Amino acid sequence: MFRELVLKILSAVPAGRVTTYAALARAVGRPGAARAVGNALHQNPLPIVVPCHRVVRSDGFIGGYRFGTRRKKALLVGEGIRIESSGQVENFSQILFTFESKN
DNA sequence: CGATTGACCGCTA
DNA sequence: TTAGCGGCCAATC
Repeated sequence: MFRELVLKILSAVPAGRVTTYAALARAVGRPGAARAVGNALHQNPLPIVVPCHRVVRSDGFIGGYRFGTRRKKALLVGEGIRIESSGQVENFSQILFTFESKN
């Protein structure tokens, strides 16, 4: 259920914005399950259908991607998100989408 | 069933 | 402040 839950919450992230693995982990109730989240997205049963490419690292870097970081970068750019040459997301703190850990 | 990996994170030096 | 290391959670071998 972990994977589906992660994907479900991930679907709440609007285009043009990005979230972090840690943020998703906290959203699912597993603050330290950032790796597990990344792993869940790695399996990604629904490519493209789920905005898995909008998930970046807490450092602001695009992180990795199952189909290649370059592809992920292209998708982000396609949504209006700029990526630094180093792989860092521009205005990361501004476009960062948080789930606000309600409750 | 047990151990290791993995699209990671946060702390310590 | 930057670099290095262990720790965690879940899934896979």
